[in-house]
Amino acid sequence: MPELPEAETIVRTLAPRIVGHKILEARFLTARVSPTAVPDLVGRVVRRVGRYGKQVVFELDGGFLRIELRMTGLLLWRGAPGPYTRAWFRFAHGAISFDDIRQFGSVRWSESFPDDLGSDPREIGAAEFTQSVRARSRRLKPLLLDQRFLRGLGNICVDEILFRARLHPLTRASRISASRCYVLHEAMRRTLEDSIAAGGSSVSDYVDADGKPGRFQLQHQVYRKAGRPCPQCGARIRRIVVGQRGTCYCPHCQRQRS
DNA sequence: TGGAATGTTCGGCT
DNA sequence: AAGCCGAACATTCC
Repeated sequence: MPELPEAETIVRTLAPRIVGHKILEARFLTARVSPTAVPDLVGRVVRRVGRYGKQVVFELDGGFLRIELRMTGLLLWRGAPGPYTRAWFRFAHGAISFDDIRQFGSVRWSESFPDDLGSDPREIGAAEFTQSVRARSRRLKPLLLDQRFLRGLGNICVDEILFRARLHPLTRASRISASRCYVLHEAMRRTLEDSIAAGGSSVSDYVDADGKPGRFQLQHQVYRKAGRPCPQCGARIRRIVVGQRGTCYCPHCQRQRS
């Protein structure tokens, strides 16, 4: 499930391979993968590879290719086209295949760099973060997952961040003190930093552009750990459903306060 | 066999 | 307007 750390890892493994190189062939193998019109890409040079939230963005001559990986999307360097390859970009020295078993992902074209989502969680400052969190009445978990609020956090990141900050996922954002918001901000930054340093989390089948899995799942404290002892206090990790999302937390370390 | 689980976004409802 | 909830997507697992 590529979230911000996985998208960041893909960008870092892919950029040195393709920046400055010309696309010689572009194929879209299903109609679903490109729901909006994409112009002819052949002959365009990749100027930059970046990330926008969980999306991987290729800056080409004349526009931007936004690749949304969703649940099962992968970008593989030199990946031979397989049964799940939905798009294919060939260069002189190799190729990228966009593989996506469940076909929730997409490749979209836009003429400008995207700006339709919230702040990047690694860039937002503590003061601005605190102010915007406390202005909302929603529960913390759905708020942090809302890409219009912050771009890039997914279910894994949020469960791990809330555990690190010792905050219950159902806590109302408006009821958190400013000092606890600062703690949450720091937990968010450190969790993302640690996850990126580990190359992201490989649950299900995530691998980077070189086919290498991430290692952050080895450091998960609560995500998918229901029934197991909390690494801090030994209490049983609990699983609840919040906004239709499986949510794991420690009922002792993360006490509900509202 | 079929129903639940999976993560994310979107549309509709309150 | 903000927030909540169900639908939809495709596949695997039990």
